Amino acid sequence: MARKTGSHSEITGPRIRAAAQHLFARHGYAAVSMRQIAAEVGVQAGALYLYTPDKQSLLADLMRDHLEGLLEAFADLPPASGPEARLDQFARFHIGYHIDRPDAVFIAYMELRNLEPDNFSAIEALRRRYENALEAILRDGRAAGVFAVPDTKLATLALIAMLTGVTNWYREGGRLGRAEVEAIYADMARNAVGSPARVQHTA
Amino acid sequence: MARKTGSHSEITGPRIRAAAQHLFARHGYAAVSMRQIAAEVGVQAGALYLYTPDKQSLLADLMRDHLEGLLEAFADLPPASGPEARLDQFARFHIGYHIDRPDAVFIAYMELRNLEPDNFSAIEALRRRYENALEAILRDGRAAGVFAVPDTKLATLALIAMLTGVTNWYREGGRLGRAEVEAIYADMARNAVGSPARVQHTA
DNA sequence: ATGCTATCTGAACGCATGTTCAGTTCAACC
DNA sequence: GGTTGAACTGAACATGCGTTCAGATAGCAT
Repeated sequence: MARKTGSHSEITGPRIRAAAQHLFARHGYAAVSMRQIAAEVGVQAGALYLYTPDKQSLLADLMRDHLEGLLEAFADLPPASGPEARLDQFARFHIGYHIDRPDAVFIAYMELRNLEPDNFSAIEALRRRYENALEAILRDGRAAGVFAVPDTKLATLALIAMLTGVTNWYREGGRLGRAEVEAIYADMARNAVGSPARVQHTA
Repeated sequence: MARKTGSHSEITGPRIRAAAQHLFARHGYAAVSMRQIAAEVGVQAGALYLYTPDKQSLLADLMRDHLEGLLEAFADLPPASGPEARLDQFARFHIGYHIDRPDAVFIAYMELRNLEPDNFSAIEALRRRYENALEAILRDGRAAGVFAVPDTKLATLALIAMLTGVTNWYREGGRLGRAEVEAIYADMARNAVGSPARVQHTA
């Protein structure tokens, strides 16, 4: 058999990426075989090579797509004025975007070591662009005297680590709702970078 | 050949664990073969099985040793009085302990998915004990009115994620010294959980 | 009905894997 | 200096890996 009704490149391609993302996140890139991915899609292993040149590209493409999507969504945010509003917007956006994509996030942070050098550089550059966006906010806030951060680079990495950690525990329909989680993390981020006006939306 | 001068179980055993820790952290559990570990130790693959029943136990033992060492070192801290002092102590301890063991930390957080169910439960229980220690501090602080945290569980995980993130970037001899890094993170942690007295040791 | 072509199968390739074990080697003891 | 036994080798095992490719299949156009 081959080519069931309506079966197409446009169907199988995305299903392969989805299966790979799911399995890579669950078991790790190195622990997942092409045959397992193929089985999840309902296809033989050989068929995967019509959609990806090799396993490594499958991983690199997932990571690049995730980070490019992240940067694009961030760029599409409405402009906010003032470092405090911009930080609040960043924190809420980060939580909201990551909460919906735990698999992609996990892969993008954990499988870097399985990328070949060229792919690694490309992915790292994307991540750095995102980090730089936050660092710019912190620098502006420090210059304006509304944030007290001894080191903007350290604070950037600390905040991103704190916010991204939400994917380790948040589950849809759990004890805390999405909006609550966004608000609490945004407040913690605001408070962490310090000084003047202490904010407390949530009680 | 076999048994070079003074070569013993007491030498080879630790060297195997060290090699495994190093390689697992660098490439991931699933991507590292027993032959690679053996080669790093300077031994044939079969010899590893004099020191570990299998690859899985090698991983589980590394993770358990790390978490037990963490809990033990934490328990050995001098008693601190008051939630604010206890949080400061926790944050500085966490940074200090993790900064010296990036490989073990990375494995303990990343390779959970490669543990068989029994090992997973045991390791998870250890991690939870450590998290509970921090959460107790936050609860006491909230009760005393010195911390403002809407949800102590969320705040616990957020702080631990923020602090643990130090292992992703800190390198000995880098731009920032150990004491500086500890102080900055401790301040960020203190500020993140909020309200009354805003602390600012570092400038 | 016939041919075309995108889609997929199924077998094969060389190689690596975790693990076992009979046999070798050498420091230590009598 | 002969014996013992812990420490290790080296080959073998079944199995699985990523990848290739000739051939089968089936939807579409004619």
